[in-house]
Amino acid sequence: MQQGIRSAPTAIRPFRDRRILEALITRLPAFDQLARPEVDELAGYSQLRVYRRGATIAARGEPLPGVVALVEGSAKLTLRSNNGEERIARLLEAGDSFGFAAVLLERDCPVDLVALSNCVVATIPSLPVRQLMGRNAGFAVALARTLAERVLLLVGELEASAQHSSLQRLACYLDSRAAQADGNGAWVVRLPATKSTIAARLGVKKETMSRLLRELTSRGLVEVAGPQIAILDRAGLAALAGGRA
Amino acid sequence: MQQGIRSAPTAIRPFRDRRILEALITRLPAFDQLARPEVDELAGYSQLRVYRRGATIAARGEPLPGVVALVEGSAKLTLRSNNGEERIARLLEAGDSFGFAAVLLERDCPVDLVALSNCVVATIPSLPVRQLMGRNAGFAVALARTLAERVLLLVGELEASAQHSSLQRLACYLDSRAAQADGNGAWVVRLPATKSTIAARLGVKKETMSRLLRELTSRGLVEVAGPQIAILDRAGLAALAGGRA
DNA sequence: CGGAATGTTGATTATATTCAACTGTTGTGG
DNA sequence: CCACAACAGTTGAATATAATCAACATTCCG
Repeated sequence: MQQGIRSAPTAIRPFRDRRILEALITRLPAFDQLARPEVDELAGYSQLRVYRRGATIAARGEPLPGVVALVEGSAKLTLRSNNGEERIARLLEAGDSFGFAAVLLERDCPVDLVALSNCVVATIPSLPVRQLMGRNAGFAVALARTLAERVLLLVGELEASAQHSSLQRLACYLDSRAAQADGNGAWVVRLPATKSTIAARLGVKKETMSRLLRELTSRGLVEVAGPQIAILDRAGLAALAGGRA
Repeated sequence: MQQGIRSAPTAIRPFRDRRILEALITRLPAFDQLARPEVDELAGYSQLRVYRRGATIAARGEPLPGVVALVEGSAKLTLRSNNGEERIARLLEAGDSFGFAAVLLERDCPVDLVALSNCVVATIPSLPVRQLMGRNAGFAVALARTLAERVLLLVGELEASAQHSSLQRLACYLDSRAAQADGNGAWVVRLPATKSTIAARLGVKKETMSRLLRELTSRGLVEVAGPQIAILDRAGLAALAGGRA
């Protein structure tokens, strides 16, 4: 789908920057409560890599070398339906991580992880993570909680994907991402990716996405200006979304 | 469908049967590796209740008293989309459990749990489970693994619900539940609930379900006899499903 | 037996996809 | 810095897919 980056370096050579790695790890869910020496140890095993836009960071069906975290840039987790269609399970931004479940169970990667922009990616290898969990009960509990969070999020996703109207799904999505503009109290949404990508996240085609945004606009609920969306009627949008948080 | 509890009392009074509870708990994922005294302790806190078909065992949005497990009967976890529609997230049968994620995070129940037949339900209260996790690292790890399993299953669900053709979804579902008939080597599927219920699990209406089964039949892939489905062409069915396990 | 739940079938309709053509935007190499 | 290619987004018409509505058949239990 995307390429066109003509001269990617042939080899993406991994490197290690303890400052970056330690800062990243201490901010990662489940890892954020580890003591210094444990963070240092993990950082010593971890690697950083640079990927260009469109590059595959981890491929579905292949072993996952470890927990993956984004230092910079953004990426998508894609599920491929059995046709050529792609559906996005999750969008990752700087600070987000992926792979806990597969690493813990030593399973192959369940999705494709593809860079949406040039990005810097950290890999915390599986073995040290699993070993740490074995000897640090607090970490095991934190990991369990992180996984429990993800379970509830996924159930929410499943629920969202069940509500048949794509307009409702979009309204729900926009409502969930609404944030206050800094100055005044107006609500705005910053889309974390292109509209086409968001469309795939919501399970619709880009053409449909375009029509849906137009529909919301014509109802006076939002105002679209390129990647910025102003919410004109938050209550109306929430009502359309169906009263979920 | 299945029953055996003949005359459920008007009031559902909880009771405790250590034999039943201990046998159940030692078979539950994550709990299955606990030592005897720990199982006994949990059993001492746990309760059994009888529910009639159609009764709500746990309601969405309300606090969940603990991990719920089915001793007998079957139940459905339903997501309600914002119209009146219901989508089934999971079907539970005897031995299945539910609620780890919500219990661990002390969150409200994310779904409705409704009895599909009269059933006997065990509740293992939240607090003892959380405390046990705090002092037994092995249990915490086992719980994390159980949750990781669920994460991967849910990703699979999301993936399945993304593939647009309902015929593919049904083929995939039947393929995943295929089992060898005892005598000969023929493949059969025993539906764990009524066709209407399975339809809701697959995200289609019962009318569509009926037509889909007819379509598979006319293609010579299956043969439907009430609740029993014989798979005549496993390879063909798998090909239709899209080559997933 | 009788009533309720379950399942089937046909006709019609809503919803989103597909196909196709076109415009706008962006980043890069010349 | 401009020109161009690749990407991103828009719009319209035709089409596919499953939902809905309505009527009827069947099965299961009490």
